[in-house]
Amino acid sequence: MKVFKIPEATVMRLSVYSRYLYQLGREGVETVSSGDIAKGVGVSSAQVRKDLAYFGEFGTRGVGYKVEELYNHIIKILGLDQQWNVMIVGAGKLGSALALYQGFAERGFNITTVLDVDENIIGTKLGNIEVEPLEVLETRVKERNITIGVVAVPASAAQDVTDQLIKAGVKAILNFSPRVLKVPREVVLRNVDLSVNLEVLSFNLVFNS
Amino acid sequence: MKVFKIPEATVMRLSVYSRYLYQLGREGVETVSSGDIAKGVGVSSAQVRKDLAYFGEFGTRGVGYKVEELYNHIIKILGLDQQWNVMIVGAGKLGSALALYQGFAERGFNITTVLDVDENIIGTKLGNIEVEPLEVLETRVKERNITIGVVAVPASAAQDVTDQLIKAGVKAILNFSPRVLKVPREVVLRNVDLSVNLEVLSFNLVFNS
DNA sequence: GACTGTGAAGCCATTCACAGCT
DNA sequence: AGCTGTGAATGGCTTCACAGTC
Repeated sequence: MKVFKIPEATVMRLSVYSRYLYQLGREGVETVSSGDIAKGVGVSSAQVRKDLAYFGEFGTRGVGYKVEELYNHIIKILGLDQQWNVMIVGAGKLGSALALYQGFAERGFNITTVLDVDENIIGTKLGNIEVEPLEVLETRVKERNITIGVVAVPASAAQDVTDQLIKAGVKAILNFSPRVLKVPREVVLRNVDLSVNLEVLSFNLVFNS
Repeated sequence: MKVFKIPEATVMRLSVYSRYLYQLGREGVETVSSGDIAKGVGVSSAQVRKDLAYFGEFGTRGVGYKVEELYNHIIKILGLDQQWNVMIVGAGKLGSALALYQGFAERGFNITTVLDVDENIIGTKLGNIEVEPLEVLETRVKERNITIGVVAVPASAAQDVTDQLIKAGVKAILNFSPRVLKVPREVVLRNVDLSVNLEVLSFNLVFNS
């Protein structure tokens, strides 16, 4: 039951703070001020404090924040104190890169399953995961308790795959296809459109000159 | 010389509109209203009109927009009416996926060069691009007239690679490493942090329940 | 009648500035 | 003295609503 609405930008920054705090922790730093964090990640110190204030009072006035303690708080806020089981649909270039990407496992995302329709890809191994046919989608979601589905298929197949994921019981979808997906309100959806990023660069190159 | 500041969100949406218009064009649709676009991409019709209004009056009252004409306008606004030469630094999982990704070439991004430091990767082929050693960075940027650099190396190497790219004359950087990069003001920088996206999902899964 | 273009209003996020604590 | 936590002020994006045009 959500009481306050948290800005999405705040959540994204928390994720960034957590990585910076992790790094500080490894360097043996014990205490950090909002100003230090701000400098490290490129935002204002007031922003850091406001972001944290949504979730409680974690610091000590006159001193700052204890690195490890704040890190643990943020990890908990982000839901990274638990494992999430993930299925990737689409084992093309992008899907397989995501499946092999180390960064996810480090943060508690457990990629358990990778599916594809292509006969030539099915049966091949990505790390220690064998690519399986799309037909097992529902079975695997259920038996492997998968909550997050990653859509890495061509635009034309994206909505169909999404519908299947939702029907199977997935609670959240990360969409890498350049297609606007329709999902029920209770399913969490995020879109990552790689082309958009390059195009914003291109725009700025032209516009700021 | 920029006169009005354009919201970044507007630029991102323009990129999305352009793909939707392209699709409409292929389906043979000739005219489209702001309401149609809005429905197709999941925003409000006023938003569509406001976004377009930053750049001129492209529509006809009572009628709407001509699909092809509007598409061409947006392509020009985004700077996609020209070719951009791109270098990818880092040919690991992510770097090679990006190098092989078809979506970029379709939009005028010409990936000319891929570099890495790993002896085992140098010399291998990604499509028809051969991975070259980091040492040729500056030479290639200059001789191939590269304006956009993609940073797909581990966090620890990211700032160093960035500095080299900028020194060589790159004008824009797309950063996939989870590290905040320092660049001079005149260099355009965008960050794509894949973990952040999964973590926002995770947050919402925990928070909305 | 339909739809664009746009000033005005509304809303949300960021920044400011300071009281309060250590 | 230093730094957090936070109400108030600011700034910026989105939505509203309607005049203008076809």
